Amino acid sequence: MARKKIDLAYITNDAKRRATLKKRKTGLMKKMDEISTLCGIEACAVIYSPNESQPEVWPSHLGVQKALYKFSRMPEMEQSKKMMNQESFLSQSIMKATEQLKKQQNEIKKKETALLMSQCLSTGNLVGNVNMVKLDDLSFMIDQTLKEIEENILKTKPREGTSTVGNGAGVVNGGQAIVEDHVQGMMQTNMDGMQQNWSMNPFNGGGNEMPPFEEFNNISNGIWNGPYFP
Amino acid sequence: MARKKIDLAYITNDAKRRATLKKRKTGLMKKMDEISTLCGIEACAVIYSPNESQPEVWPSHLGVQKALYKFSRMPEMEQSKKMMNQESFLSQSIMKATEQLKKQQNEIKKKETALLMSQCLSTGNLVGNVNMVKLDDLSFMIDQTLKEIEENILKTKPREGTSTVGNGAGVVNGGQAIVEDHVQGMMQTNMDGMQQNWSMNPFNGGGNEMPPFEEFNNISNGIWNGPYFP
DNA sequence: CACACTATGCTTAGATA
DNA sequence: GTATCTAAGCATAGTGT
Repeated sequence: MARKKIDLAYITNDAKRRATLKKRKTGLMKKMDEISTLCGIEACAVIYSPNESQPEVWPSHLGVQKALYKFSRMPEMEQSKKMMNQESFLSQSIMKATEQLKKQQNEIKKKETALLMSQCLSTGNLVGNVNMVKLDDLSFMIDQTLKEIEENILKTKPREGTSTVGNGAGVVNGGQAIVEDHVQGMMQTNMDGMQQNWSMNPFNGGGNEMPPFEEFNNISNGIWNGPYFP
Repeated sequence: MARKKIDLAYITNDAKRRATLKKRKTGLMKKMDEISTLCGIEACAVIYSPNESQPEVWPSHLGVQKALYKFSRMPEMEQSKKMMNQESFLSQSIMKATEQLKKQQNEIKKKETALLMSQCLSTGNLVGNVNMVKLDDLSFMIDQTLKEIEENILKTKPREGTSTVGNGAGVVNGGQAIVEDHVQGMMQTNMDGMQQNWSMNPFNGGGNEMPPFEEFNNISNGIWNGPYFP
């Protein structure tokens, strides 16, 4: 992990693979040592290397025997109960990676939308390629922004009563609007200024074909990408 | 490893220690995954945690069992070849002591059985507290003795043909008799003279309870104590 | 082959929610 | 207790000897 991030797959280059094995084996043994020292636990590891009749073991032959004996004595059912096996480890990794991806996507969307909004505000028009999904995001962001503004106002003037922002515009639905409502709101608000390609708009009445289900519903990699930014 | 380098010693703070264990366990599992993927090797790890009946294992229950099996199959000498630490020294000592113990036990048994046999021969009866294990030893010794006698006879009279000893007694089964056969033989031979406490004899038809598994199978300290004396 | 070096990327201690 | 974040410290891929 230096100079370059290697990808997690079998290293075909023999010399490289052996070098990696050696380095990482050392690293692992060190970690085993550390965890058992720091946490005072029993643990063991066995690593077989090609062309070695003997596996590398930690903490010792006896230690391994002890740990493995203890393990082998357990009833089968109990054994697999709390186990972190390869599969659950993998699925956990995937879950985490998916979460990460989702977050990053959201960050990007947030920035895109913010840019779109600022452009919209300064030009008074929608610029560039704006599809329904983007429009919905924009609507959501506007709602959010308005809500924040409203809250700030309430904080400033505590006894003023109800909201003074957004009601006239028809954009805010109490912050609880669902997707269709957002779009509806946007359409009502900006109908005049819309000269862009709205081929994706299902409300457009046009004979244009629909985008694929997932795209239309803003889903990729099984992740729902609808409004969510904090 | 952030903010501060911790020193490598048991973490006394409970919460901290558990948190560390959890984090590092995850890290270790990941490393195990990586090394086996990158280098295409077989490996396993077992980590016991306090208050957890189950250890975490990698890569799976089966994987650990496999590694365990492979490890346990190695000749003891090979196993300790590449290890030069306290524990391997200890395990070697234990091995030696176990061997010693086994031999001594065998010697004692041999003497006891010889005594029993001579008593049996002189009184024509079984004397003292004779359980099935002792009976089996006795049977084995008789077989051995008869075989020796037979061999001596054959050596003395090389052209005599078949054995002349033991056939009438029904005790010898060609020296290949298994446990039940030994006992059976003894029973047939001495049925008349048996007045002793045979509460342990499962063939006794009585309602007596069986001895514990290990005792019944003549195992102690994990050592099988069945007939063996040279 | 086995080292030593070092820039990167990964792990994780501590803090925070 | 769990989850997340962050920066400090560590592991290590690539390289050179």
